[in-house]
Amino acid sequence: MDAYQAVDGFDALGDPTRRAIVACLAERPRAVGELADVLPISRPAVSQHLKVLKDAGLVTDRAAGTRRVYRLNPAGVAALRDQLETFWNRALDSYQDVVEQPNEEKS
Amino acid sequence: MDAYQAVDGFDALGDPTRRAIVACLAERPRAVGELADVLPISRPAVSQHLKVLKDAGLVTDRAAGTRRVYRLNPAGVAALRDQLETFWNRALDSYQDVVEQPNEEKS
DNA sequence: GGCATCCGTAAGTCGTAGCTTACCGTTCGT
DNA sequence: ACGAACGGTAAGCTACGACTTACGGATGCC
Repeated sequence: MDAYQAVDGFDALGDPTRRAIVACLAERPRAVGELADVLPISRPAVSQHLKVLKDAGLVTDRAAGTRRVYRLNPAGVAALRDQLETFWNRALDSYQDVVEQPNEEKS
Repeated sequence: MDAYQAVDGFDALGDPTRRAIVACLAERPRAVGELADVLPISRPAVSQHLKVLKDAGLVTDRAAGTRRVYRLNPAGVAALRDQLETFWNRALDSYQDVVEQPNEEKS
């Protein structure tokens, strides 16, 4: 089983349309046509986005007759969440050094 | 307290170079030149990336003489983490409905 | 003051991501 | 078996993002 993801999950979530798809699939599994019906893009475009999300391990698909139902992959989402968690923890450690320094900035 | 974010945080993390910057800043705050010295791109390119990350609320900057020190913003990172957490929870709820259904096609 | 350092912005080029239409394979219904 | 519905892929076009060099402003040191 190839648990390797061809593209980084954050690359996949970098596109707003794909985030919309993820948000839509978070509610419930959907077929490609259902997603295309909701989104303002064509069905092939949705299919291409789903391919990216699938390669990133963020969604899984299941054949159901002529339709293909996609649903969110909690494991893939959790992987990204954990990565942010790591950044968050390390940032707090960096805080320890500069906690006394006010943040001044001018735009 | 949170100011309005011009760009989505996931858009900012969609670029691998910006993820490298975030990972670098997670270890410790750095100046622009320090980041450019590590990364395989020019200093202006780093500066442009930092602008995007700043607009996304992922980093903050602080003037230190002629140098400008950037550091990770834990609040911004936490916001993205929480959003993934929401997706994760909703996906598990979706699981509850279809976990017992190998084929939900009705006849 | 004069100069060097550090950094942000402007202008321009180039690669590629995202969208479309067109086409083909697969599956179900009758 | 034939046609319709559903969806993945190919080819092509367009727009935008990422990078570069060049320049100017701000700060610090001598």
